[in-house]
Amino acid sequence: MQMKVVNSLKEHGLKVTPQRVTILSAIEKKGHANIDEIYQEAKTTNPTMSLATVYKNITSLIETKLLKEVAINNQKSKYELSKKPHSHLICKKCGNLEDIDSHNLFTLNSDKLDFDIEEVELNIYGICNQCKKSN
Amino acid sequence: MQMKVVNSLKEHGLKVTPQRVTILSAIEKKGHANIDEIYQEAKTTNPTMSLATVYKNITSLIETKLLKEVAINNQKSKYELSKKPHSHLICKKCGNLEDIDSHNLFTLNSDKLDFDIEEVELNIYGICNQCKKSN
DNA sequence: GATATAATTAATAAAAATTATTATTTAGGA
DNA sequence: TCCTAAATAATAATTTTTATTAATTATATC
Ligand SMILES: [Mn+2]
Ligand SMILES: [Mn+2]
Ligand SMILES: [Zn+2]
Ligand SMILES: [Zn+2]
Repeated sequence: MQMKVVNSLKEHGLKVTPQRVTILSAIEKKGHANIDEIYQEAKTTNPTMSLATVYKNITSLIETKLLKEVAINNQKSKYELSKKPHSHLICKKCGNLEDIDSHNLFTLNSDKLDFDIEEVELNIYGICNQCKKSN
Repeated sequence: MQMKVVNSLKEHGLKVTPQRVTILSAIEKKGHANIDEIYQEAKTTNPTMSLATVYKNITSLIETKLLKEVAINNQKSKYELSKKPHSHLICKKCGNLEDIDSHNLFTLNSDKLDFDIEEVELNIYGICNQCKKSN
């Protein structure tokens, strides 16, 4: 089994079920994936997996901070393994989403905001390099 | 009728129907609203308005750039009138979303990105001032 | 202002997405 | 190994969104 993913589940106090391991592995493989993509990918490993199980687990994996939702304009939300904060490039043409390191990308001045910041999300929408070539 | 909204529809080449005026006015009044909030608000002005009409119009109003979607983690998307670029504070407790001017909030260094940027979206999640007080 | 016409709408049905229910299975601790 | 609460598969129910269609309406042209 995926040692990394198994340990992650244990650390977050969740039972280690084959379904959860499969879901997390599917997401890890894809990087970012929506419910349907996770379900499809997971079924290749575990053909009897139920879609309701995917939904339920996505919810609990987010609650326990093992996963992070990425809400996107004009698409279904995608999910990714929690990792260090980063930003996203989202192609408006092909829908592809990719990570970019936030370091050196932007600097935030949140000094005088009267708001307890928990998370800062920078999403850049546009046309990806792939799509730029093949237009 | 709402002159501002009527002109906006004309400028974008959309027929000026009472439904559209109502929808846009509802959004303008609320600032940001999801489909249900728009529908509820619109019905106070136009009780016979159909939910399907709201959906259809939101789509065409976004296509014509009159509206902008704001996709949010753990909530249904909200919609706002297109205005100059700005950022958002989103409360994880009460769900409230409010605008903040991007000026002086962050600076972007997108020089060496191989990506045609169309839109930059900065969303800050956390606990709003209201919720901070009343915890 | 009246008329023609394509676009829009309300009503409704259909489809898609999400959540709830329940009997069965299972992970993990004793 | 045994117990038990938690998780799962299967399915139903609910919610959300989109499609269909007949009637209405906004607007361009007269
Ligand atoms: Mn990411
Ligand atoms: Mn806004
Ligand atoms: Zn692309
Ligand atoms: Zn709040």
